Amino acid sequence: MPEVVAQQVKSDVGLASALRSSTLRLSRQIRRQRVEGVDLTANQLGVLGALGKHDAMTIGELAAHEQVKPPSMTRIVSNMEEAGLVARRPHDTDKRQIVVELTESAHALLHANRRRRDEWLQTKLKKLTPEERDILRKAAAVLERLAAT
Amino acid sequence: MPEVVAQQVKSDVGLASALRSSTLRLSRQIRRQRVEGVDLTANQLGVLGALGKHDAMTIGELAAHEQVKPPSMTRIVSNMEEAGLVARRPHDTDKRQIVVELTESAHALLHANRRRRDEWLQTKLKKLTPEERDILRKAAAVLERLAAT
DNA sequence: CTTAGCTCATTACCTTTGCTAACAAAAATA
DNA sequence: TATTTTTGTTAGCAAAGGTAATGAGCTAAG
Repeated sequence: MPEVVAQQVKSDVGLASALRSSTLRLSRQIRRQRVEGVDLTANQLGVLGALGKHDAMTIGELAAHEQVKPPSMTRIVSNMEEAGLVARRPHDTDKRQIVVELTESAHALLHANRRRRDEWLQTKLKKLTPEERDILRKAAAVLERLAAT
Repeated sequence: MPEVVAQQVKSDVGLASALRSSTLRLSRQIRRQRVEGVDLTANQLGVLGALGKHDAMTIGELAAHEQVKPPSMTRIVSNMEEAGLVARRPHDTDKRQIVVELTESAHALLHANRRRRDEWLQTKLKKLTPEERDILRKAAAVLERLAAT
């Protein structure tokens, strides 16, 4: 480890900077790992992820979540529907709205993606020392709390 | 912290999963923080970041780095040149190649962006306990090493 | 209760952006 | 020196997002 980093990290401003840099770098690499043969656009991936968390969302909610205008989301969902990734369903009480849900194969894809990323990360973790892994074990919980607030 | 997480993190597979989730989540939030009034496409941001690290790159190098075909990079660079973000310059020895560099204002923009993200992260860090910050201090170095390999 | 206004998704059209193919200039190689 | 390869650009095409306009359904004022 370069001395410069060790020194910077002592101050809080240095901690923020070091954490920003290392987190962004690692996340870029994690993001790069995904199942082959399936090429989705960034927005399709975003929709998949959002539905993975929230189960069922309307077109408008998805558009807001993905920072995209409603007409664009209409087309994104249509494409994903043709690809068998999502299904449209009428809203229970409001007939204007359309509820979008993941299909079984989309759930499987999400799961496979996560699995692949985890496997990749595990092989990298094996190269660290037990002490380093221990530090990351504690840090994961803190990072989770940091991202949650 | 939920017990489930604490338990999972004990195993290495759980560590990878927890680290993936928390890192991706935090990085998404960091990425969201940027200077207002300047809206750049994802590729423009990528070029800016790449040039921020490597100082001077050819069109071909940039295309490879951003996972884009050379003709696309030609246009991206042309647009950024018009926007005053980059400058073209002939290669020293190979007259086929074009070297792209950041302008002063692009450097300033990159700096402002980093600064803004750091400030945002610092305010979040302040809400943690000193012990948690200490964990992150150690973890930053390990994450850096993890991303470097 | 009914009409006016609002919300949500969609359609039509335009612009942007990336890709492939074709090309010109320069370098490498035979 | 002649041929092949590499590098960037131009031209034309397809995909994807945005705005404006439309239609169906909800909501609230009269």
